[in-house]
Amino acid sequence: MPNITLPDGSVRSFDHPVTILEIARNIGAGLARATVAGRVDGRLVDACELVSEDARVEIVTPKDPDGVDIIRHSCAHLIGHAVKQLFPSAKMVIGPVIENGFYYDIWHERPFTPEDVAAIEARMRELIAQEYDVVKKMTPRAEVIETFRARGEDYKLRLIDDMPDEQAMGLYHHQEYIDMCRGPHVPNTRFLKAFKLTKLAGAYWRGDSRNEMLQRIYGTAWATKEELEAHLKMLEEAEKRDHRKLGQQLDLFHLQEDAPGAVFWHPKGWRLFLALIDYMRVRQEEAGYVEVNTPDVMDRSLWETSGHWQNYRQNMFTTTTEDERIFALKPMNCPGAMSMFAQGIKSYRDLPLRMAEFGKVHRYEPSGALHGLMRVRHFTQDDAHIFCTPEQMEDECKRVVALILDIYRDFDFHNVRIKLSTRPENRIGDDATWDKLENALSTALEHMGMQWEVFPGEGAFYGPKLEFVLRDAIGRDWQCGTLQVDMNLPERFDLGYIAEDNSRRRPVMLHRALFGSLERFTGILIEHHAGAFPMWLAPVHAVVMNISESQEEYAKNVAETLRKAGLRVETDLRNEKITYKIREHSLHKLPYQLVVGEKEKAAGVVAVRARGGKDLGQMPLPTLIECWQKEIDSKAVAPSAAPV
RNA sequence: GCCGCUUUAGCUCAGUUGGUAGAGCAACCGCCUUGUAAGCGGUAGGUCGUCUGUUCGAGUCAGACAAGCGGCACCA
Repeated sequence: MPNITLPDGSVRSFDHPVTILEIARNIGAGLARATVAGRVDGRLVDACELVSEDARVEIVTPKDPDGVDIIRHSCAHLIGHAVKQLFPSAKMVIGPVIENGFYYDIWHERPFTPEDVAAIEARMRELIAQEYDVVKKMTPRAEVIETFRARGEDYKLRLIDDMPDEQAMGLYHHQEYIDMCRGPHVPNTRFLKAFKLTKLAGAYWRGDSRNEMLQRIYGTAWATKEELEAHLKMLEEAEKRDHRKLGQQLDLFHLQEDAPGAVFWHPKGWRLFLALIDYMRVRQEEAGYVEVNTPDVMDRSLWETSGHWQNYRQNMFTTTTEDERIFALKPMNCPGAMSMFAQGIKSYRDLPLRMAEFGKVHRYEPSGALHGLMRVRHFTQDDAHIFCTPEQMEDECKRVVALILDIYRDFDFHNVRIKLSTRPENRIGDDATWDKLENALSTALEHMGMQWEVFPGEGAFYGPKLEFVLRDAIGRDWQCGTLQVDMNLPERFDLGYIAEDNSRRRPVMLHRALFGSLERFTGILIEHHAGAFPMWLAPVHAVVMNISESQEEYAKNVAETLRKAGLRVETDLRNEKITYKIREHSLHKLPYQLVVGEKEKAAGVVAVRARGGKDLGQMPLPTLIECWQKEIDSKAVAPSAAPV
């Protein structure tokens, strides 16, 4: 008979097998009422699970992170219950838990409408209000199959086919509705009150675009209504920092129908873009890179050599000349870099050769993939190709990883997800080489003391890769930096260098981008700062505003002095009240606003107002300049006037 | 590319059961000469995403296309 050890170390003995719920009741009625599930020797189980042997048991309540996930999972089942009542012909597919919520994939003869979803949500609330018990029954395989066959749940049957080893499944009975799940689930629908259906979308069966499309209903659920409200509020706030919205409000860029997936950079947005390039140029030069530039449009034969014509054709923009010669806009910079290396004879003394290029690439991305600045068809990579000897490879990987993380720190990104994608099934090169390449990447990470996730089989056919992932305002992840090892292109372009022993050797080639796409990185930056850029990035540092007409000349002189000191300063001499001007520039999130009235003019100073409304009082210009230059330098290099 | 939704003035949005369009802000012109987040008045601005159809008549109904939005798939 079981002795139950509780988290506080106390032991309770029972003379019969007990359920989690009974154990909770034994501890206290309040706890019993809050019991969502249990943890037996660390394993999550349903509240109805019978414990018949000695075990460590924890009671899982909605306060437990696992408890919230169970609530979310049960909300998915509840979608099923409501959908089958409203749309009996629907076939339920799969309803997992995701970050902050859940979804359910459903087959239905016609797509659901937003009204359908509203009806489903309303029905879910009615079912929750009934506070019915959810009953779990472990059911033999044959009976499960019979149950779903009788109910016409074809997809459930297909899922069962995928589990040949399972002899019994957990069936959860929600009144007349039955769902299959490993669980655990809540014992009663009263736990599900803080939920909301959020999105309706299409999704392919088994995630394969060759398969039929199902209806996917997304929802979010929390332990309490307060947490739900807080989450919805957070989403609302996040929407305000959407880079597409801010791009328009701050006059940074626009997109238009004539050029889908292409950016029209306005002066302020371009200033920001250039600030990134200026910064990267300095960092790369310090890191021993040289910068080059290669053509945008090149003959088909080059793309045949690189393999793009065979493998990437459908994503390439092409053009044909009068004499029927076919050219392609470069979708990647690598072939240009290969051609660059192939020029002349390279010696081992030239290696490692770190060759950077701010290359604009053009890819015909599927229309549905386009997304503001994050996913475009024409974008600029801070690309570089590092040619080195096999012996140098590991060290070069370390240098790249160190550089990339250091750069992200300058931009105030500290939570960077790192993915290591390893050898795919279809690949070139022998396993020993792959071992070496994958090792070089993971060793580099280990050396930096980094955490990373391995994605087996997701590498490119020519080599493994590291991906550095940043998160946007509403929690979507975007790959930015990348480091890849390429065994393919040096071979295809027959690259070689003369080694110390006078033999011709094949160089190893690393492909890396730190920002990844300048467009995407700018988008991430806009959201990260909610448009309130730090001084070193701000397109405009400050605006000089006069109170009335008689300070117009003085204001102009102030602006001129500041500009000569290298500051990005504008004037606002409009015949408007100072409050009006302040409001406007505050909405534009300028770091500083300078007010000059009669007093300032007489004293030869300016009144400084910092972003957020803080009044810094009157300052003479030399003091202000020194202050600002310090602020600009504190984060990164001073911007240069270098063109792209 | 696939599923769903959306598209009205520079911006944010109204527009009832089909009867050829409205507001606020911005712009422009005046007045005001202004002290730290919207001073007052006036003027101008739209073939209602594009095309085709139904109708005596279409912003409103139908179809096609395009772009955008939310997902999915894709993302060397």
